Amino acid sequence: MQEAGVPPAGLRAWKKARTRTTISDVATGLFMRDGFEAVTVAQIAAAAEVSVKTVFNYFPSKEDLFFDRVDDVIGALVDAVVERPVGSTMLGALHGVLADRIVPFDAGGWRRLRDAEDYERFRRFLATEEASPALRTRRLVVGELWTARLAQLFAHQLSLSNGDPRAATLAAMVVAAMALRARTLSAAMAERLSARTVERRVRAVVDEAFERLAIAFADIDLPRPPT
Amino acid sequence: MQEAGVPPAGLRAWKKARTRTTISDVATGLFMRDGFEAVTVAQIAAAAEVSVKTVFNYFPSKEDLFFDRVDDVIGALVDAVVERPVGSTMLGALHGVLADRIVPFDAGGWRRLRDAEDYERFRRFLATEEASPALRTRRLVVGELWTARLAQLFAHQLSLSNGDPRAATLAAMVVAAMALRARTLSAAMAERLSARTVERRVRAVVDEAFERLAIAFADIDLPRPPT
DNA sequence: ACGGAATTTTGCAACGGGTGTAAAGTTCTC
DNA sequence: GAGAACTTTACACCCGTTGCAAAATTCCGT
Repeated sequence: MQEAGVPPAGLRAWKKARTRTTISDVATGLFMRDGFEAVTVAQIAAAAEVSVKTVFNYFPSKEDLFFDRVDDVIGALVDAVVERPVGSTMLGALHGVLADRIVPFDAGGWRRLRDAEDYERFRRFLATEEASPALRTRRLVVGELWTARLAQLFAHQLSLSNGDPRAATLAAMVVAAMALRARTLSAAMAERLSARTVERRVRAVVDEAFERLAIAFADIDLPRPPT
Repeated sequence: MQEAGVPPAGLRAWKKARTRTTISDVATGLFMRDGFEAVTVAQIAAAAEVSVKTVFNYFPSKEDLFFDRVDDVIGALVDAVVERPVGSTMLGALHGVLADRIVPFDAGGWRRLRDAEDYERFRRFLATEEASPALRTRRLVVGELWTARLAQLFAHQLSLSNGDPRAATLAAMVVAAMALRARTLSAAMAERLSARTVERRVRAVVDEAFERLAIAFADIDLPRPPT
């Protein structure tokens, strides 16, 4: 839910933004309650008091209604790499974020599980995703985008040419680790394990993957030198 | 194309098999000629002289018509691991297959590019795939299945429990390497580079990825001991 | 405040993938 | 040859998605 805010200067722009978030919120609510496939776009449109066509004006596909907020989450990872302190590696920076902070959140970023309500909300989100083939597939596509983004980032940070196989390989394997992490997290929360246990399991798999990556890429992912 | 064969004992079974391959062949032909999205299932059914419902009786989705033959290709990789000679590692066995043999083929297995015609046929296949979002997405799903299969294989070969994070991590990263390899291959053939150049580029990226994996997993992927 | 330009929303019709059902046709088994 | 078992088919329908053109709304210059 975004705050409403008053309609200042641009009424048009303000209405557009409001319509967009309304549709997204309504859709997410219905998805979490009834499941992704069980909700039709027509229902969403009706609940948002809007025509079906308008829904598709804002969101290219039904899946985008679900993943709307999750898309730019990679930004926090990129930031962690770019702003890593002197003496730490890129993989170390990623390792830190993914081991500590469990859940990506709306504003783009990662945080820990807060309380029981937070836990439950996120669990339902993951359960909805897991229950839907279409959404699981969509997550894979997002992974592809992230791979490309990270490959570019790594190439730049390592002063390599843009399609360098080393940067591409590193990116592919980091995303593979993240996907594995996501599966582990989803499975652990589906079992309703305690937040501490969930965090422990996620940390275990993240540690496993990133320690191996650190070894494999020790020759190119050097600690950031002092400025 | 499968050989026709005479209708021996089971007429029913024989007809089923023939209908299936007919539909698949007709569909693949149309896809390669006009593109995946441009062909409707109704057209395929008409061309195969069959009802639309029958197409869906044999193939759960339109995408399956394209990837029908590619599904069991992982079998050859599994075999390479299982039958690796004494003294070689699992990663070494996979490395060998993926670096030498370029293209997976119908019977399940991998081979080198043969001649110009072979090249062209495979290039068109990849181009068709690359041109279709639905098919690219489907390839990701296939990757997921392969990841699960390899994780199980690795766990078994290493005498680890079935969900061991090490086996899962290794599988995820091997599949990531294969996906990267596939992208490289597809790009190289789209440029119509010579077969030798294509092979060289594929080999370069495979070498890069598998050498790093060998380092990262040296502690668990030990050379097979003499019997 | 007014009128036209730009933009957004909408209804409508249509297409294509996919499914359920029940009838009709084919093959198998005895 | 008869009846069981299985396949194919036509038909009707649902849903996501798109194109089109009209209607509603906001913007902007005067």
